[in-house]
Amino acid sequence: MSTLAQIARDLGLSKSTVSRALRGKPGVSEATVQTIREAAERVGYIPSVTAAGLSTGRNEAIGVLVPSTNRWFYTTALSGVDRALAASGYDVVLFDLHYASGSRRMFHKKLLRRRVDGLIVLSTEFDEIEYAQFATVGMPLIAVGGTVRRMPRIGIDDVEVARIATRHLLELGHTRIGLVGGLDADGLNQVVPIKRTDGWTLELRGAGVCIREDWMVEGGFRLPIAKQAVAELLDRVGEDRPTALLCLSDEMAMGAILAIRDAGLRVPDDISVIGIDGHPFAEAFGLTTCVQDAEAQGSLAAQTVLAQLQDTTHRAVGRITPFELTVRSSTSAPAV
Amino acid sequence: MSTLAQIARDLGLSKSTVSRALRGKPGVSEATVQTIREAAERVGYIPSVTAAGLSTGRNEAIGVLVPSTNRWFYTTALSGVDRALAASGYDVVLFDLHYASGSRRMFHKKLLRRRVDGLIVLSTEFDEIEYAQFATVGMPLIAVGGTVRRMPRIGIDDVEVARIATRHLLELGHTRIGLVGGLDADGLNQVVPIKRTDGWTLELRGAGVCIREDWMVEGGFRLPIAKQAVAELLDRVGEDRPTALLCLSDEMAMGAILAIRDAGLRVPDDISVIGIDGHPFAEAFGLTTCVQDAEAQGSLAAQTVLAQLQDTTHRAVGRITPFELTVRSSTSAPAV
DNA sequence: GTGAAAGCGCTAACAG
DNA sequence: CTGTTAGCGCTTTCAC
Repeated sequence: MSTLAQIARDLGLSKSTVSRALRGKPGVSEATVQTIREAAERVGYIPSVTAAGLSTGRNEAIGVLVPSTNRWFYTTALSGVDRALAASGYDVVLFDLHYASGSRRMFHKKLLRRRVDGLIVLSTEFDEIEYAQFATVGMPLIAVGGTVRRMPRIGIDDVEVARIATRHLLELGHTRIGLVGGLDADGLNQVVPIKRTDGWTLELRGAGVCIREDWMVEGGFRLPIAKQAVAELLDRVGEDRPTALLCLSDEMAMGAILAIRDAGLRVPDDISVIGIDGHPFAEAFGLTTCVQDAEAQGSLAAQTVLAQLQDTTHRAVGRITPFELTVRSSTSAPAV
Repeated sequence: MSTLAQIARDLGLSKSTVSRALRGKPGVSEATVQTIREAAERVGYIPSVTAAGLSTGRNEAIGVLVPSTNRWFYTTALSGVDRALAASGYDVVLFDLHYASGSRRMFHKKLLRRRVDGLIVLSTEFDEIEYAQFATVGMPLIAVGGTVRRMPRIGIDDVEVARIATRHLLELGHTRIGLVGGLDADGLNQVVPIKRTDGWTLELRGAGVCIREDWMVEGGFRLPIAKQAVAELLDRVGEDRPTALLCLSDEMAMGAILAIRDAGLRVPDDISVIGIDGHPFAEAFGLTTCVQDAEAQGSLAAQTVLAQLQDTTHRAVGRITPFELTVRSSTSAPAV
C-alpha cells in the first residue's frame, strides 16, 4: 500500500509534484510526469479517496436511498444510477430502508457522515422531521420515481399513465372496467398508487363510465397479493364481472392474469388485462402495458446530481420522463 | 457542519476529551461526558467517517460486488448483506459489474481506493489477472452464491439441489425428463449452471434413466428466454415429449409453465415442472421448487466479514447453506 | 481526568 | 516547473 509520500521520496521529488502529475494537472514537465507515472505504476499506487476527500471535501461517491432492493423499479433505477456514476468514476453508497423498518430512524445520521457528495432518493416518502434533516444536509438531492415533496423529481406522470392505460380499454369498447390497485403492501411510496388511481377515476368519469366499487381490489403492488385479490374478486362477483382490469403495476397485472386463468377464464377473451411499468416479464405474459424506462430515469438523476456537483450554481431540475403504451395480447375488444 | 474541534473550543475542552467522550472511551468524568454529549446533540454534531477512517484505517464500509442488480438472487442477497451491515453501523458501497461489461476492467482500482474495509462478492467469476489483483487487496473477502475459486464461499450445494429436484420427479414416476438449463444468457456465473446440470445428469444416471439430448434446452436463466426455448421444444418434439421438466432456476420454470400453457397443454397433467431457487413469484405459479434463502446467505456473509474485521486472526470460512424442497401443484405423477 | 502534539494521505495556496 | 507549508477532521500516544 504505497502512498504519495512514498513514491515522492523514492523519486526525490515533492508530494505536490507527484500529486499534480498523477492527476494530470498542468505545471509539471513532460519528463517528470513520465517518470512519476511509471513509478506509480510500478509500485501499484492507488490514491486513497478518503484522504483526498478530506482535503477537497469531495468523496467521489453519492448515496442512493432505496425503500427496498426487492422490486423491479428500484433495482432497475439503481442500475441506471450506478452506470452513469461509474462512468464518472463515482461510487455508489447504498442506503436500503428495508421497507421503512427500524433502520429508518438512523438513516440521516449515516447520510450526514460526509461520506457522499450527493443523494438520490428512489420514491421514498418522509415525515416532517426527516425533511428538516434533509434541509441541513446541504448536498445535491434528487428524487426518482414516486413524488417526494420539496425535492426535484424525475419520473413519469403517474396520473397520465393511468389515464392512457384506461383510455386504451375504453377505446377497445370496454365499459365494465375493474381496478387492481390499492396501496403498496409494504408501505412503500403512496403517491404513486394514489396518482394512478386518480388517473383511472378521471378517465372513467370523463368517459361517463360507471365506477363499480365492488370491482376495485387491493393488489398491494405485488404479484402474489394481486393474484389472490383477483381470485377473490372473480369468486365474489360471479357472472357479473368486469370485462377488463386496469392493474396499477405490471407485477399486479401478471398476478391478475394468473388468477383469471386459474379461474378457468381466458385473457383477453373473457377479461382484458392492462398493466403499468414495463416489467421484464411482461412480454412473456403477453401483457399490454405502459412502458417506462426506469434505468434511464436513474441515469438521468445521476447526471443531474453530477452536474450540480460540477457547477454549484446549477439548480437541480426535475423532469417528467416518457412512457409508451405497448399493446400485446392481453387486451382486446370485449366479447359481445 | 460542526466539527469536533468546534465543539471542543465552545466547551473550552480539548479535542481528545471530546473525542473520547463521544465514543464512550474510558478516562473521562461522568460530568464532562454529559456536558459534551449535550453540546454535540445541540449542534447536531455528526462525526466524519472519512476523517476518522483516515486516522484509524477503518472506513466502516464494505463493498459488495454484484454482477447485476436485475436478478432475484443478487438483489435478495444484497438486501441481506445490507441488513446485517446496517445493524453494525457499516455502510455498503455497491460495485455493479453490469453483466461484466466494460466497467469490469476498472473494478479493482475502485475497490482499492481504500474506501471499504472488506468485500463481499456475489457469484462472479474472475480471470487470472483479477485474482492476482484480489490477492493484493489484503482485505477480508467472501463469496456468496456461485463458487468463486480461491475464496471462501457461502451458498447451497448446487449439485445436490439439482439431484434432489430430479429425484422428486423420479420418485413421482417420471422417466421422460427434460432439462431447461444452459448457461446464463448474460454471461453471469457459469459454475452454478454447470453444477446444477451435473446434479441432473448424476441423478438420472444413478436411476438408470435415459438422458434425451433433444429434451435439453437453453433457458439462459431468464424467464423470457426459457419460455421461448420450451415453446420451441414442444413444437419440435410433438407427441414425443417429456412428461417432466427440470428447470435450473425458478425464473426459467415460470417461463416453462407459460410456454406449456400457451401450447395448450396443462401443468402438471401433461408436463410436470420443477424449479430451483425459491423466487417470490414461485408460489403464485404453484411451482414446486427447492427453496434457498438468499437473504440469509447475504447476512451470513456480512457477519463473517465483520467478524474478520474485529479479530484479524479470524480466518473466513465458507459454508454450505440449506435449501428445502417445497412441493406445490406443478408436479405430479405422469399420466398413464 | 485532561491536554498537547503528532500523524493518517492527500490537496492547495504560496513561494521560489 | 517544483518545493514548502498548511491544513482537512479525527484518533492516539504521551505527558501533566
